[in-house]
Amino acid sequence: MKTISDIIEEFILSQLEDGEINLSRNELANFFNCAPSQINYVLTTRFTPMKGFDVESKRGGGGYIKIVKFSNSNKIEHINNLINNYIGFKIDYNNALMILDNLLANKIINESEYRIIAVAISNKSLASPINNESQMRARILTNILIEKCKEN
Amino acid sequence: MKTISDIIEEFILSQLEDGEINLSRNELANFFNCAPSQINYVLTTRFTPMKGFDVESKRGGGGYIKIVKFSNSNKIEHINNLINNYIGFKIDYNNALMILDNLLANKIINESEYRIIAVAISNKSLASPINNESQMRARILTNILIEKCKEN
DNA sequence: AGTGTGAAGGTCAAAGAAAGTCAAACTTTG
DNA sequence: CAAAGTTTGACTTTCTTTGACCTTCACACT
Repeated sequence: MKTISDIIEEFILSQLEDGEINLSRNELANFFNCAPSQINYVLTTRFTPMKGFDVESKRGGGGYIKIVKFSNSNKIEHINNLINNYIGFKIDYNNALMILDNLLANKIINESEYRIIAVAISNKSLASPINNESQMRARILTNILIEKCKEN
Repeated sequence: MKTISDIIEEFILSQLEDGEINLSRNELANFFNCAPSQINYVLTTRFTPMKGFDVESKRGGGGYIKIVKFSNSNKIEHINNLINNYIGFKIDYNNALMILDNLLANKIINESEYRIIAVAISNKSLASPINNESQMRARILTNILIEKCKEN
């Protein structure tokens, strides 16, 4: 049985022809006669970065939801692998540098980006009284990698 | 949908070609059919010092609003200024984005670097049980900027 | 010089307009 | 039936718009 979520997903996909759409959450919800938050459900379950979608939005007057499809399945797989098998919930600085080396070798980042990321996840930047540097580092790295999936 | 604020912002930017304009708040408001205070809203949200704009004005008869876009050709000085006057010990995400806009406009970073840094200092990356996101953000940004000083 | 007046611009808070979150209730599926 | 997936709605957060009231300034008129 097709659920409303499936139908909304199909609709969005059909509108995504040119790789990108802009929509209004309220209008869509209205159109499909569902709760506005249902749209969020569809977006979070079906339009994730790992599936090749970038969703950005703005609240308030003139708010919107924008969905962009990108594709580069090799890169996405590679990144997925790094996130799941090498980064995880926490990672120390040296291992993180190895990941950066890997990204550089695979041309997913360049040298200037390497330096920026290395500084961002250094102990100096992340020093914290509750000793959660490794977790922060893992989160930052993971988010940067997810962001990198979006680049075509 | 573009808001009036967006349209006014664009208009001002388009008039700012030679780095400086003088305008009348009432005339502008009249032209765009909005409340005069809307102009102030646009100025305070989009033409901030962090983004590299200087707004000065005079009240009373013959009053005016002058907007100047300044860019410092000396990179190190420019960065120093940002660190000392606008980042400090802590900074929230939106203000940090304005600094990134500034850096982008001054070609100190490119768009890809912009995205990496924006993700690294997002609340999602920095979420912490002790609520020190703003401090971490300031530290990360500052360290990245210091690193940027080293580049040729 | 002092003062009154009208013409600017400034401030702030309330109302309005989206979107986001989260947990409880419900439905499907194995 | 239990687990997983879906739907809903109350509440929150963010951004924009508007209007009432405040401050400052140039100028004309004592």
